[in-house]
Amino acid sequence: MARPSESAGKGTKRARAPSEILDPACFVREGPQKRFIEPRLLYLIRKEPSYGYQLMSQIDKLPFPGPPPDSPAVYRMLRELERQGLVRSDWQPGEAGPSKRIYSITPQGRGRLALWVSAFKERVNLLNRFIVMCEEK
Amino acid sequence: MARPSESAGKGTKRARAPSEILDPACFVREGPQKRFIEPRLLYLIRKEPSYGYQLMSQIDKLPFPGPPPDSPAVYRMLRELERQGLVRSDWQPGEAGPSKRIYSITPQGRGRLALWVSAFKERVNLLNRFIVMCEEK
DNA sequence: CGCCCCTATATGCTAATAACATATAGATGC
DNA sequence: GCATCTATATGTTATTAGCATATAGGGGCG
Repeated sequence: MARPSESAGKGTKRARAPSEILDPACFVREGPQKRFIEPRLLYLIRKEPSYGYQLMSQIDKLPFPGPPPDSPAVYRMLRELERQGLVRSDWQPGEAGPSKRIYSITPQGRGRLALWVSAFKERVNLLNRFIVMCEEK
Repeated sequence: MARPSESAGKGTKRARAPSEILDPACFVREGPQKRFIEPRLLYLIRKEPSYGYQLMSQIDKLPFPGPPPDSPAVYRMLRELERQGLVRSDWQPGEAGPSKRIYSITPQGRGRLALWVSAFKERVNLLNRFIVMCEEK
């Protein structure tokens, strides 16, 4: 059952402490990343306040691995970002058409994006090391 | 409903052709990547034939983003790789303890790993571009 | 022996995520 | 009226992630 531990001090019952990975208090966590919609939205909103419908097309044009996210995911993430205080929103009546909910970034949002960026740098480092290992020999 | 298409020639009913993303015929696809267990196992098995229990600890030591995969995921992926003809397996009776199923790589497996490596290079490129954009200004 | 631990492989199950479908609504063109 | 575009949002299903458990050979030890 136990993982073939190199140095397993005292193989208790588990392979690893349950879910530090999914710890909701750990922002910019490892493991599944919700398609990295959070950092992309934070980047776009920091650059310039925007709203869901527009962010949808803006996010499509960003350089980023993987398929572009669907609109429900974008809208839900925007509400989640606001709930966390990373962005704020204000309704702006539409000149022609329905009202827009304009999002702008908060200081906390800037801080979170900085965390993401350093996490990405680490990812790139690790990936590069793996690539090199695959190519040598 | 439609995505705010820049150049939408003729906005039909969908945001995007349904699931080229999850197309099971598309190896090294975009979208969820099953924790990239496949390329890591292919790399390790190519380096030297090995078996599940040992691969578990070997995979932990590889440079790679994210948490190390759990053993059920490793065993399942090994059987899947064999089913796809990317590796082959032979039982080796254990000198002391249970028998091991030894995996070795096939030419197809080497080819698949090469695909992964070029996909990773592209990922790194995109991530680097995103990082730079976040840092300028 | 009976029990625990390590090696070794494998299946089962639940929670979280991804992907897609649908709902609502203001405005414009025909 | 009806289709279409803008705009936001909820609902539902399929897939993935993470963890628990099952099975089994062998060694050490009281």
